[in-house]
Amino acid sequence: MNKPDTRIQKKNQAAILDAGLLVFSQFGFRGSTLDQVADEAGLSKPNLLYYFRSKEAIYTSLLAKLLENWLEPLRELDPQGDPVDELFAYAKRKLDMSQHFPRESRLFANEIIQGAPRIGDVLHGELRELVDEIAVVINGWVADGRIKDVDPYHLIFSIWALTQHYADFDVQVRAILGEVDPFDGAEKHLDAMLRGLLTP
Amino acid sequence: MNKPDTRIQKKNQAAILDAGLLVFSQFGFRGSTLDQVADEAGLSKPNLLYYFRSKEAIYTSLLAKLLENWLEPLRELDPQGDPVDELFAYAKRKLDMSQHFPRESRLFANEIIQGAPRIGDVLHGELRELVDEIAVVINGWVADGRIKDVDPYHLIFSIWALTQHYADFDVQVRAILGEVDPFDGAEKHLDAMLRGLLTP
DNA sequence: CCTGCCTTTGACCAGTTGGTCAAATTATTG
DNA sequence: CAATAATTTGACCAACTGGTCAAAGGCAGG
Repeated sequence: MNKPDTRIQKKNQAAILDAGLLVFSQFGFRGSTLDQVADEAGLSKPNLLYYFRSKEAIYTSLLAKLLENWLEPLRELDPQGDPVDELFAYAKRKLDMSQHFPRESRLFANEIIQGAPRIGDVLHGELRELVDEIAVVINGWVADGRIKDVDPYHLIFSIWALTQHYADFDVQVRAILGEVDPFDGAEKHLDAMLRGLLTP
Repeated sequence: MNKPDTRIQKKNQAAILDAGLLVFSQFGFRGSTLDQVADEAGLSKPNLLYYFRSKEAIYTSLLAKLLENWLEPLRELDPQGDPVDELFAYAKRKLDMSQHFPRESRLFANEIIQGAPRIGDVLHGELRELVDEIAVVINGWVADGRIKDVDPYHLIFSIWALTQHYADFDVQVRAILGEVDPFDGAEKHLDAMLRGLLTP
């Protein structure tokens, strides 16, 4: 029977996770140091380790929290809804996440680029099953002639790619756009791409 | 007057750069160690540093070489050609690079995600200018009614996103596709997306 | 074989890393 | 307010980090 967290525990754990998100999302696990995280959190290093067993514990805690939110938008896709609307709504949800949670997106990107050593099983398990389910739905839409003939897997990949790009490659995007806000034009472009691809 | 590299120099420099590419593309600059690179290259650490001044020198040497090849496909786009063909050909070139040079793609992705500390000036300079030029061309095509009304910048972003995704998120893509080769379906899907978006 | 240069290495160094620990400080509670 | 529990810290450690250096080994041309 675990005692509930005290006010101070909640505050510090949140500060550590927030700092860890910032640091790990920028440098990856191996490129980040506990001192960086501690500084960012406004705590001493030993104090960090009072709340988390190890550097690894902070990181995996972040990853676990992230994966929940990461798969959720896909689960919300409604097989009963209008195909194009549903797929665009899903893309829009992902785009919003890139806009409002870019650090989470980059943390995920770092983990994947580095070979997903800690979440490989999730990719091969939960994620794959979920995508397989959605692929069945999309294939159904194709068979019914409600959308053009597309490969459901590559369709999903393209939605991921198009939306996450704005978070992960934020620096590059802004370097090219200058003062223009990337997310102003992104949604309209995304809508045009999906409608052009899907509308029969 | 620099003496030309000896056979042994060429061999070892190539081995170091190859090893560096592998290691840095996986762990990023800060997450990689000289020992890792040395092991991978089959050399001792002091021997590495006989050929390259520092860890940084290996990394920047890789980045410089990469940037050349990175911008080239965009330069090859022919303003006189058929708009849809030209844009798809460009996308195809990028997709081929993802297939055949995934480590280069991941090295670049790592650098960008981490805020592009070493190539920020290239992004704001050379890259931005080049993209601006192409944007003028694309806007011309739009004005002539040869392609649908699209934002040239987001069009280019989407080509980058769609193609690089297959290299950078390779692990995730393969986890979902299983035995299927990602690049089999990718080209067809990319073609469908661009034609759906661009064909008037 | 010998001379001079290129290459390789083992030993080493100072700074950083993740992590420990006992002691000190600060809440909380009876 | 006293006692107990929770929190914070400074000192410390062993392993690892990027990098140096003098000495040794190898290899060419004469």
